[in-house]
Amino acid sequence: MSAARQSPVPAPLSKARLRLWLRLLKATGEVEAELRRRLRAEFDTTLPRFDVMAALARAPEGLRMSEISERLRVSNGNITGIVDRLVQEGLALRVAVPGDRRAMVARLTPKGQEVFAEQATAHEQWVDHLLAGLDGDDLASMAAQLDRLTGHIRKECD
Amino acid sequence: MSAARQSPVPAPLSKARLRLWLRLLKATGEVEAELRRRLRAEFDTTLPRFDVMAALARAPEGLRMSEISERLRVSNGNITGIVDRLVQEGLALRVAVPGDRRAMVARLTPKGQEVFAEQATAHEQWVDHLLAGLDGDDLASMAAQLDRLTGHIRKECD
DNA sequence: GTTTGAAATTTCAAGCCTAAACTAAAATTC
DNA sequence: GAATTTTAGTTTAGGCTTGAAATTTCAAAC
Repeated sequence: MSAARQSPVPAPLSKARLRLWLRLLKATGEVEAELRRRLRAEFDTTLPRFDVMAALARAPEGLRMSEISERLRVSNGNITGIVDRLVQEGLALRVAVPGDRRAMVARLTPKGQEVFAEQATAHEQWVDHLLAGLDGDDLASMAAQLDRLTGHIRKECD
Repeated sequence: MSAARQSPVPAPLSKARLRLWLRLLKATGEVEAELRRRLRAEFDTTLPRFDVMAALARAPEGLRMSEISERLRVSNGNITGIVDRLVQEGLALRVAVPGDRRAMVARLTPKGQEVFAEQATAHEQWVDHLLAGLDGDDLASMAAQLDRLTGHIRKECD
């Protein structure tokens, strides 16, 4: 009738990991939701569009469709649609690739560059304010932990 | 021409916060993507369906549509569709609420409970393995940091 | 009791997302 | 150089997501 354990403890770490995962999901989701809200409210755009424009902004020569989908880790067909809409709004262009008639390069228009520059500035500030609860030490230790996490996952999932 | 600063440094913290945000997004996204993959591969289901079933599993009496959408923080119309599909698969039921002819309660069927129990066990193990890169100290410090983060956000966004 | 306003849910339009099928154009192999 | 395979991209079907409109019912005020 004592409190002695009958079997090796099944690692409460497992429960702690699940709880941390839920917290991680919650925190990330809240920040992301707020960023989406503001992108919508301030610039009438979306996070996926912003992400594609961010990728294009770093590549003045433009990026092939497949390069965009690799960098953003989303499917190929997805990019087709998002670039369609950017083109339709005059923010991006599709350019044929000289040597390869299968390939297309997407590139920001001057208007697209201008619009993105504004959005990027605001975005950086928003993130700064939203994460203001974390000081320098937090940032450093969390960065290390997240690196451990992603490092482990890469092993876990081959 | 010296390296003297002309103005108060614009806080490199802001850049560090942006970089941390990207890391957070990446780590969370990778874990989430892997969980989705496995839910699909092992149980032919999706994360949203799993989340709804998890909410219902904690409420044997069932939950009103609006209660589900509040707990999961997704829109009302969204839940309609997900519950539709759960019902169609025989995992959940819609029950009329006696006192209020507007309201509906969703509840797991016995089959739904059974199916979910299996999924939940696997899910907990998956998370444990995916987060195995974090030890007890990591979990504790990260939990505290994430709480600071969400605490601050709640103030930031009213 | 009727009107008015609020609440619970569904429906709808639009966008995001994926996996799989499809098309067209290389690149390789024989 | 013709056949095969690979690669780039789009299309399609199905599901998730939201915000806004529409429905039905309830509650409150009158």
